[in-house]
Amino acid sequence: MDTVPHRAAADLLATYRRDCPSRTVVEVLANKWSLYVLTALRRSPEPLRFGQLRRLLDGVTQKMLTQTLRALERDGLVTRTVYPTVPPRVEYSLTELGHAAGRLTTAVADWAVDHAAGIQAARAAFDARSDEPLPAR
Amino acid sequence: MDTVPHRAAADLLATYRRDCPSRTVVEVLANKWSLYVLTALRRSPEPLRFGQLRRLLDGVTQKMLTQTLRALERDGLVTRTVYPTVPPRVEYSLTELGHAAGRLTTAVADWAVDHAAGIQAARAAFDARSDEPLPAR
DNA sequence: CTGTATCCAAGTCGATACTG
DNA sequence: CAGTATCGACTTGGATACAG
Repeated sequence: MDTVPHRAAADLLATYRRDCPSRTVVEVLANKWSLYVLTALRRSPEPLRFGQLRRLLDGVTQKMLTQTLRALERDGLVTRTVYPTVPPRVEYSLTELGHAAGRLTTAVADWAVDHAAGIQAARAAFDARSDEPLPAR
Repeated sequence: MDTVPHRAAADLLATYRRDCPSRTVVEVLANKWSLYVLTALRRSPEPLRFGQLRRLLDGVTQKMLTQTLRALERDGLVTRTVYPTVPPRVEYSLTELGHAAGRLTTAVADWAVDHAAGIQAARAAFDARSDEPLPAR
């Protein structure tokens, strides 16, 4: 028995296979709006309404937000609660699973903020190098 | 002075703004092939050649792999080393920054594997619900 | 307010052919 | 082997209009 948290080599390889079930999960998570929705919901102490999310996530369109929320709901990461009032009120919150996923996306978002400046510098340097491929000597 | 690792509320909101520099970082990371390339390189004890990556990442095309590697190299996450042999040999490895990013993507990939079954079940349940929206009573 | 339904532009991606 | 170039199918995403 192996109680060490190492993954078997075979499992590691299977991860990258086209038919590995995790692929479909990655395709939902590895998406800009999914990442931001999960992160925003996780940071919020209470559920967020559709309009709140739309205003919060600068640049998201109604269509993409709806699409993203549906996909997350379908995967059991987000709960959609409709209050039969008029006008309608719809709240989104994370399931337990979604909360765990949100922890990962929040880590990515935080990391991006922390290293944005350095990466922008690397980008500028790379682009400068490309413009002048033959340094004088 | 606040030494607590909490982010200021203003910073949190800025995260979602269209012009926040972190947006460009997220757009590179929140991508299926970026995630897999970083994860594969991080799991490998030694640099990987272009062809190794292509064979490992089932379904990636030459074009997408090149594109992804260039983007990661531009951002300073990946180092590209060309050996002037014939035939040419090109190796890719992670920079220190890329290694840190790879830790995050590996976490996502692992999480996806661990929860793929549950998410597939949630999906099936959701789809079944959609097919039969009016449960008999 | 919270969506759904279109239409259309722009980008993604894959297949193929070719180069150093 | 490791790319670059190109074309075309397909998908994504945005704008707009409209509905419950």
